[in-house]
Amino acid sequence: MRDRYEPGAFEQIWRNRWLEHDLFVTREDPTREKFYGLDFFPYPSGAGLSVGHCRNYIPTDVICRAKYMQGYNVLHPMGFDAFGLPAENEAIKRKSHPGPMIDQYAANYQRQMELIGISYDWSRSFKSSDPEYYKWTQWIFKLLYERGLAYRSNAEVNWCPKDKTALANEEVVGGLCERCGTPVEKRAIPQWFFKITDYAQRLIDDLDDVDWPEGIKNQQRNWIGRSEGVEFTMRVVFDSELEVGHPDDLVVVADQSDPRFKVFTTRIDTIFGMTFCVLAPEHPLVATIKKRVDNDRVAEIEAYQAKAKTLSEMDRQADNREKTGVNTGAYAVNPANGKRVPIFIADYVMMGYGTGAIMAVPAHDQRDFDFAVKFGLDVVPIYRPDESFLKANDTDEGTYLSDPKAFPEVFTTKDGTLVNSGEYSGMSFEEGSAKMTEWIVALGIGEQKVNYKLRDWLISRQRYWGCPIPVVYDKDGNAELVSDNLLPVELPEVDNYEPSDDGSSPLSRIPEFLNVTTQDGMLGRRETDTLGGFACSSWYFLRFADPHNESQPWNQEKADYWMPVDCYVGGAEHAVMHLLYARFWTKVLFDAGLVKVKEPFQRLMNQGQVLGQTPYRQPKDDEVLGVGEEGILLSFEEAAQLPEDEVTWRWVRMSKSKGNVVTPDEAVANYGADALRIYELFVAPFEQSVNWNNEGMQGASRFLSRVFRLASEIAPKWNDAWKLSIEHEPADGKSKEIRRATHQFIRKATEDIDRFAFNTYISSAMTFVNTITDILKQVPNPTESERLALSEALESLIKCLSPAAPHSADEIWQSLEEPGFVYQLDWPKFNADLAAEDTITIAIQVNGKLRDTLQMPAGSSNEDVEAQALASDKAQSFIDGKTIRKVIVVPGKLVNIVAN
RNA sequence: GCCCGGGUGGCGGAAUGGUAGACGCAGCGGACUUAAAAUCCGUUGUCCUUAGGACGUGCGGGUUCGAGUCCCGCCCCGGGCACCA
Repeated sequence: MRDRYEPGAFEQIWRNRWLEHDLFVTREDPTREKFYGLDFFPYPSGAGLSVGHCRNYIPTDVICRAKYMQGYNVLHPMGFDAFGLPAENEAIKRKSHPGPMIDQYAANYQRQMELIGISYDWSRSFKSSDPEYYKWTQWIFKLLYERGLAYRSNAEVNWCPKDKTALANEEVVGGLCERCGTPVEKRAIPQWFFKITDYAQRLIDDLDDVDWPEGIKNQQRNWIGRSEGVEFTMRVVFDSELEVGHPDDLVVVADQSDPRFKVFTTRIDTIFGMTFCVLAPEHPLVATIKKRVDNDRVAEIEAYQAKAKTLSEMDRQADNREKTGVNTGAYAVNPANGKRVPIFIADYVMMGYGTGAIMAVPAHDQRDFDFAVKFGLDVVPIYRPDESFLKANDTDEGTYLSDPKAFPEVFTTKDGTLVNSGEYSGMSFEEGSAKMTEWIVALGIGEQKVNYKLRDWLISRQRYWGCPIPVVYDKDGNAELVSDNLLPVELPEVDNYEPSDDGSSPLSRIPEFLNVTTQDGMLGRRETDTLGGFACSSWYFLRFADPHNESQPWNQEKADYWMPVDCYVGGAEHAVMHLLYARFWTKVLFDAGLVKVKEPFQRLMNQGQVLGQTPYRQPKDDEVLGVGEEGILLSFEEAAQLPEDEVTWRWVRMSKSKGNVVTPDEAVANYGADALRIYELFVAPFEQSVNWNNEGMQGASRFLSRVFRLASEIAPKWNDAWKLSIEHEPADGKSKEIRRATHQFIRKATEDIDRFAFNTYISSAMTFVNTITDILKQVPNPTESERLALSEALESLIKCLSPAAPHSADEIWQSLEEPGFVYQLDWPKFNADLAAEDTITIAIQVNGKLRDTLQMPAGSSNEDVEAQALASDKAQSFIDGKTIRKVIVVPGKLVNIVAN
């Protein structure tokens, strides 16, 4: 029998056998419970997998293998998110076609996943670009449309000039394209949207029912951005309507046709402090205002509107940007006190949120304050600030109230008392806002309202490589769904599919695709935009339940059986995109009665990133660093040539572009698949990022060698029928120690795998191997009882380690001349009595400091323990000359003697 | 600015309010070897000359018989959001 870990000699053999025996084909035994373990749907990049990707797949594999051995039916599938921009961009760069290219890349991914021994059921695999799959993506699109959740609109959208397509809000980060970093432009193009905003509240509420990291839940809540407030209407008046000579008079010429506008505020309590209003430059009321103010104003307004339109998202969001705006010359009437206040347009108010208009309260809002200072507007305080504000600004109430503009800090908290607020003066925030809300609702000009930052999901892309949208337009441009029997609308094979700058899809240049007949036989035109990749990945987890169904997206019974995903594992970077979209689709499908779950992913886990050491240097004089760059990236060759002090090494996420990738191919070739698996599990807690180093794999490999050596030493004493007689042999001396270590290990391994504590799972295996190795040295000629205990120890080690090191487990199992695969054996059960220690070390503290330890039989009485502790010479030397005030005994742990 | 994470030996990390540093890496000493690698045995928080002791989980307070762990106030690092009314 092999006495060391020699992966080259057996790992590939076992992988082949697993495949030959269809070991990982999903078991659907109705008498068993199910477990659905899933990894995020990967886009198969041409660079292949790095050891960073493996950090996702290995832990899920451990869970799934352990669950299978624990008796569950396990669904552990893998497929590929093949449609979308990354694939298409890569194909364009390589002047190839994305279809065959992605097949090749996916095959490479599969090869690498098999290389590291992941137990996927490949018979269920598919790509989102398979017509058999996207037929049903289109079917679900239709479902959304029929339920009023898909619509076409000519809204201003985020356009990436490099990718030449519109992007969803979630794909724009800080005004840049999330994928390529190009500044995003505004363009008005007719686009398809999904009405995810209808589900905003449910998407918040149901987060309470899933077992996800709090951070991710929070990110989703923030992204959805619920805020409660009041929406109310204000009248607009113009100079011409005011009685001449009484410019500030409250008497306004009655005019029922006064234009009105609505504002949304979360601080209705500050309404008496409103000194102006602001409309977004795109607000429809501006057109009305332009008709009623003089020409100079109109020119100014239009100039500002034009400027706002050309301003990129980047510029508009720039840090600490000075406020800009234009006075429209119109006034709003504050319903609280009847005062008229000027209406401005300014780009710090956005059309897309709330009503696109605000009441401005400069005394208690930083943005409004900045604007008021810049434009010389009144700042009327309506809160007496609390003590801490006055103290921080070294002032008193009177000084503040007489001139709040003189203070650099704006009082924005809710900890003051209302003043200058008519009958509400003297009230707190809580009381004031409640009463004012009541009043404004009673007046009939406003209502309580909830707003969400979440926008509808822009889903059309002006690109070739995506799922075609199953819509046809008649000659009048009316949309009509493609009927089910004509699905899928197949993506045509073409040679030239490059995107264009004009916002049209490449499909619009293919007459055979474009021209169709409508359902009534008239000439029609196909929708030529395709669905963004996130649509395809919003339901794939359902398809895995029934992947080859030709007549339905899934058989309902099967989906009901397997859903929800019990454990979903992937990177935290998808916190708001994929996870929000998939939840939305699941809820829609739930509403349509097609699935039984409201949430698709019961438990979510995010693995930490793997960072590779990456060389950088300082920029030279003529070099400019891009946004967020910390230096000029070097290749490893360049770094080797530069003097040491000119190179800065940083830990950066592994990526092809950084040149810092370690592939599983290299790792397996140099150290072995099981060593890679053990190392990735052991190196750090699952969620934490890791600085990669190859020496760690050396350690993992050494550990596996110790496992083989231990197994080879036990092998001659191996008794595979140990289970039958072990309970009849008295466990004493060494055999008791062996059994104790065994059952402690089984317990730790079982619990740690369940709680994703893979690092301590592996360390407990190391401790166990060390312990048994030590004991084995002490029993060169083991008794029958010891032989049985050693056999139990070895079998438990093989089984409990097999999810982490499956090749080695099978290799050792076979060397013991045992049949079958470890994967098909039952997971051992731990026995708490056997795991219990019979001698316990008690710590003796004096005044909380450790002074001595004590060996006591387990279960000793508190009195005995206390008496022994007080008898300790070492403890006594610290008590000497003091009076014992108290003795605290923690059973099985310690004794603390309090003396002074 | 706001919302999450996180600060423990030379390094990765372990520790239901109860003996801080499990397990591993690296280091050091030794065995084996002509030698090296591999492997094995021992050792390794800091300080005090040792027995032994003092100090030690980012900083400052607090609660407790007892705090890495709980509470209050900071500092630093990582991530997310951000003119959202």
